[in-house]
Amino acid sequence: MEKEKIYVTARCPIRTTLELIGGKWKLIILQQLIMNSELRLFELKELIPDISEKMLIQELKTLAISGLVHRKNYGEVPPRVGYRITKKGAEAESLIKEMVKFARNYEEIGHEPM
Amino acid sequence: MEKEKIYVTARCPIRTTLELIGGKWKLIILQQLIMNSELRLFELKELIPDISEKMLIQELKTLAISGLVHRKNYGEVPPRVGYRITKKGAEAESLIKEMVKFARNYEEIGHEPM
DNA sequence: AGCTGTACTAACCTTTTTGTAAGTATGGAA
DNA sequence: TTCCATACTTACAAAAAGGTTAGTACAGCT
Repeated sequence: MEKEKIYVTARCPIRTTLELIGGKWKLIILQQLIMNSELRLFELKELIPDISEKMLIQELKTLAISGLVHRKNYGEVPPRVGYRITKKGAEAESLIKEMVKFARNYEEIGHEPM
Repeated sequence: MEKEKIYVTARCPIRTTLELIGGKWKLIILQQLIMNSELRLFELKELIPDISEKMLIQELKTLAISGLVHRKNYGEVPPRVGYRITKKGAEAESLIKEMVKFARNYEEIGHEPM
């Protein structure tokens, strides 16, 4: 899937986290799964109307491979698949809280330079 | 610089934060400035050897416009410019800490699914 | 036989992000 | 006069991310 690459700089935890939850959608998906115990694909689509189906599936797959999300296939027809947050994924909750805090604080204090 | 866009979904704090500090380099730059009181461009280049000069300057400019970083031009020749973290930028410290915590936790507990 | 609902794939394209390489400006030192 | 150091700019190219559209599979219902 990914070619062998050589990284010059040492593995840095910020980079690691960025790779796990970076991008436009992963944190939003994780947030929904943190708040909702189990969600099906179409439920996520409703909760995040802007996301394209491809992106949603693609990100869920990545998150599942990373172990942040658990995918349960009920083996029914029509297909039924449930997504849940894992323990590791649930660790993103405090991160999300900090991000929300950061945004609120940013908007609160105006735009004075210093 | 940016065309007028209409966003369908309501402003979400995760999105706001992502816009402020998202991308490959911004958090890394902020981290260095949090740790170092004042840094010149070439010092940042040494501390973050992987980054290209263009990216470094570009991201510093964006961060300065956002008010997360303060740029001080000493008006000397050869040019001397110092970069400092602002109050608003310093708020990223706890966010960075959470990211580090997230990465460490992720690596600690293995890759078991649930 | 054809339609339904759900989760997903695949091919293709556009936009955004990141990178490379070369050039600019400045006043003082050699 | 030429070179130096530093902080940029600019034009271009490559890579990554994101988006659109049209499929596939399947068992049951009609």
